[in-house]
Amino acid sequence: MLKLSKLTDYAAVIMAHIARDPAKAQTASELAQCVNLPHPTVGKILKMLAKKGLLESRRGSQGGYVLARPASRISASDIIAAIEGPIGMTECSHADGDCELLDICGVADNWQRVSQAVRTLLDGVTLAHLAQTAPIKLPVQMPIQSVTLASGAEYGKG
Amino acid sequence: MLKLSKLTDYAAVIMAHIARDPAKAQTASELAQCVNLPHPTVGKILKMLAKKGLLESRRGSQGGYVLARPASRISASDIIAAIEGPIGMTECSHADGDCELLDICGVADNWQRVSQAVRTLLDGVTLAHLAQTAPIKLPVQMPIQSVTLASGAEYGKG
DNA sequence: AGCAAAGGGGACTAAAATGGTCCTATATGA
DNA sequence: TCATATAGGACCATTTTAGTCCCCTTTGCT
Repeated sequence: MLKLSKLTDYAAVIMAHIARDPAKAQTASELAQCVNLPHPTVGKILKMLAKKGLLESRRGSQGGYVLARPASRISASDIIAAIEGPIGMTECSHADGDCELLDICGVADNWQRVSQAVRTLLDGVTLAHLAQTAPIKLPVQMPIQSVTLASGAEYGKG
Repeated sequence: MLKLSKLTDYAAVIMAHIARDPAKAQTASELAQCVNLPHPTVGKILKMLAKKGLLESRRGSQGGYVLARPASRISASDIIAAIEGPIGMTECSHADGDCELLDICGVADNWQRVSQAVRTLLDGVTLAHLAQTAPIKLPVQMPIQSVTLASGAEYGKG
């Protein structure tokens, strides 16, 4: 289903929550309550986000989490990558493939391009967009449709 | 990692293989050999693809599978949806959400738009594209980047 | 100084999704 | 009528994911 994991989903919600009150350092407990999720789980997610440099943490009493940079400079792909690792549609989308099928499969290259396009799309969506209540507008239908038809031969036409 | 499942990955490879010789009905065994995967697995995938109307099957001797329509009219999202179900980034991306967090989460709407954009992107990639050996070109970076900035307020800027 | 409130890190368990196999039934052509 | 295919579904093993818990360190307050 090309779905985000639940944790990633939660992460987005949590980040959005923090982004809506960026001045205040918020604790794991507070956030857990606001978002209605168990404290340990929220804590785990916050740790991951902090480790990847999306949040800054303050320890000790009066501590909590703050955005490490403005919401407009944190992208959806940042958040996804923080929880799930690098974004790629297939196994061979990133690393130098240890995929034994590479010779046979014949689609690897093209999947990589598609992955790149998805990544770029997600780079363009910021936390600021996600956090705003008004729906964001992504009128990308036309440009993409036309653009993907760029290259040569078509098989099995007609 | 926003990854396709292995089965979906295989499905793409298999479909591409069929698309490269569209006239001939190919059996599960043949394809399994070509693609170097176990027969039962390939069989399972072919069944799924046929059930969703992407392939047509002929039973009995001399049987096998053929594309149900030209490769240029089968999209990447068709293939993905056939194996994994509807494409959506989050649980609530498609159905009328039974997500209890909907009130709290505040990002559902926006994720749905992002999902839609990804879906559109994948609609634009055809099996014909995937099957061709030459890499497809997806110069979508610019249009998307600029377009996602469409709407109003930005949080936490500066 | 000491205490309480926070996060850091990692081990562990339970549950769910995934991948893969197998069996029986049905259709088809020689 | 037999060999060759797919159709459909039950089944199991493995991996991934989600969630919990424990002990440690840091920090502010009294």
